[in-house]
Amino acid sequence: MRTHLCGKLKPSNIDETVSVTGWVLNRRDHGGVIFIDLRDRSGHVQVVADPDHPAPFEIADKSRNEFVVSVTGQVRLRPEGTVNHELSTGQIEIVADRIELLNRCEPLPFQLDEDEIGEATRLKYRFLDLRRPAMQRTIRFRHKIISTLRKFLEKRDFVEIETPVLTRSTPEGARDYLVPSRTHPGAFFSLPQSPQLFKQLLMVSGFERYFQIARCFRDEDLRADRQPEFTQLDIEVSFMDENGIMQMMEQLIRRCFKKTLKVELPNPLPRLSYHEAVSRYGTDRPDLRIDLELTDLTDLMKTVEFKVFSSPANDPEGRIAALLVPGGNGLSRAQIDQYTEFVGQFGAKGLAYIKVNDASSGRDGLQSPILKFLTEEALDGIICRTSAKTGDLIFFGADNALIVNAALGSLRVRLGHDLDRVEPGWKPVWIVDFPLVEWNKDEKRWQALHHPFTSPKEDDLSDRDPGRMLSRAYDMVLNGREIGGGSIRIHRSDLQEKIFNLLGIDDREAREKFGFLLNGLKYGAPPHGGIAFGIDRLVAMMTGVESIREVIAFPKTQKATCLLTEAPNNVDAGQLRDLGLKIKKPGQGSSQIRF
RNA sequence: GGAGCGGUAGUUCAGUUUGGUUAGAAUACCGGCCUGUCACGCCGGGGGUCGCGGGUUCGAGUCCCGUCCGCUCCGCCA
Repeated sequence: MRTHLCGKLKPSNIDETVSVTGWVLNRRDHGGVIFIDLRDRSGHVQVVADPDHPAPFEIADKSRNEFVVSVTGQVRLRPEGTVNHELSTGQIEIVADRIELLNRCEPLPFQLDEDEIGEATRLKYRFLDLRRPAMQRTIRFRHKIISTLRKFLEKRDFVEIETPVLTRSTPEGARDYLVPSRTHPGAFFSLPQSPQLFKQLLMVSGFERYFQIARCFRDEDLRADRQPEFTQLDIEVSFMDENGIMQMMEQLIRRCFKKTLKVELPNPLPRLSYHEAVSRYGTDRPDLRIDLELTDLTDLMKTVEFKVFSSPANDPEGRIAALLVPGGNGLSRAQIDQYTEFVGQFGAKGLAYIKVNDASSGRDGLQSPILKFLTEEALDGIICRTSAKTGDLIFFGADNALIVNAALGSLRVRLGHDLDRVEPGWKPVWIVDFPLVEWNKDEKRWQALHHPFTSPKEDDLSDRDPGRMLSRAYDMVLNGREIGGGSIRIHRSDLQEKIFNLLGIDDREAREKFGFLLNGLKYGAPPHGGIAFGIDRLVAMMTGVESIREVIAFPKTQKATCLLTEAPNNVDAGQLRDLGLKIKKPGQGSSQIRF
């Protein structure tokens, strides 16, 4: 007798006596026999049993719940006319000799074959949710991705090294999760936002090809694509420049798509400068499946009478851009109002538009509330530069450049979906030539765009406008989402010091925060760089799910709690005493701890 | 911190606009019948703190205020 997986049984197994184990998916009585659909991870098989023989048949209840049984019996072909071709084993059935009940099952909190269960219920009973075929597929797909990544890297001599989870807080970027400890009252470990500093030190150590499937933590608000703990493929290599790293990494991603989805990504991946991306798409992570583009009009509008346009046009931080919507002439007033409300979210004060009823008859062929404010010359310029044709519509953004880019960039994506202009498939692109720093208005200082260890393109920082300097950073963007980002790092402590100076981090602060890295760089640190890919986002995109929660076995809610374990929870006074902590203001009826 | 949507049987939802008898449906659960079914079918039954608290009213699932929870977005965060 052989033990089989339910779904792996085939007509070639006919007459064999087999043993299968699995969950009872469904149960029916008919023709004096009992039919059981048995399911395991490989699929279904139908079991036929005589209710009297061989008896102790405890699956007796008609309930649809998931008893666990082991069935021994003979495989046979189904009688004529009863074949169900939808199931992999639909042509055969097992005639049970013996059915052993391995475990009972309480009535289920929800039906496992139902599609639209509320997410809160699913998360509370995640162990059952994960039993559903759809979840089995995505979680197993995730494993396949990770396995493919590992194999690729191992084949190229990468070494997987674990870095500490209890580490030092380096307040820069996101808020840290802090961990108190009994042995150090008043002091805190921090959970890593990324293994950045450790992987650079591993380069100093001579592990010139490192990777890690690393858990990272950030105590910031959640989104559909952001969890407080997430997984990234963390990579760092020595003696390779940005071209070498980008080539190898796009090969890695191509391999992933080929292996799991049988999709060929372009080779090489296209590249786009940060400047061009922002100028044409309003964002540094453009969705290139959508063919709409922004057109810059700032220079054209400097001299118009219309204050709404001329004022940002003459502001060095302002921008005026147009978004041409081919065939958009048919958009209704109500739709335009909706889009106006939409861009309002991003700070836009309005959404001017021009409908092109006839591109050949100048002003008379146009229709817009702002027409009267614009000269013939300005209108001609707009039509000419946007290449607007009869039947098109042009939206305008005029404001601070950040607002214009956010508003029109998001509107571009929204319109792409609403007007069905999203090309199917995958559009990856590298974004390169990032600015090294950006001006932080509130704190009145330069701030690293990537992080303070990113190498500038030029070593010589003297006499240069920091805002115009470029970095050796690169982001991989796929269908409008950033899936990975990295850079060549600074490997000389003198250059690192200059960058800290630029960022307004003095020697003492630098030593205090990053002393161990700076120290390491002094001892023959090789030129190095790396990248990190967001595994959750990548898998979510590849499986086509809306939220990364769908590809994380035990995710957290938007309030960063776990509905399954009810974490975080209050702890007892003794534990707090050990840690030297006092709760100042207990949450009212909630389980949050506030320091 | 802000904006929006939602919360009604175990589950998925209708009912809320316009307050009015005993809050419904499907599914799940329990009982019976049928019997080569496979989302089996048929008959019957049990099951509700309408998220919670307060208010208006003769009367609140429905209106008002507050609050908690889930989701989406802005801020925040690579």
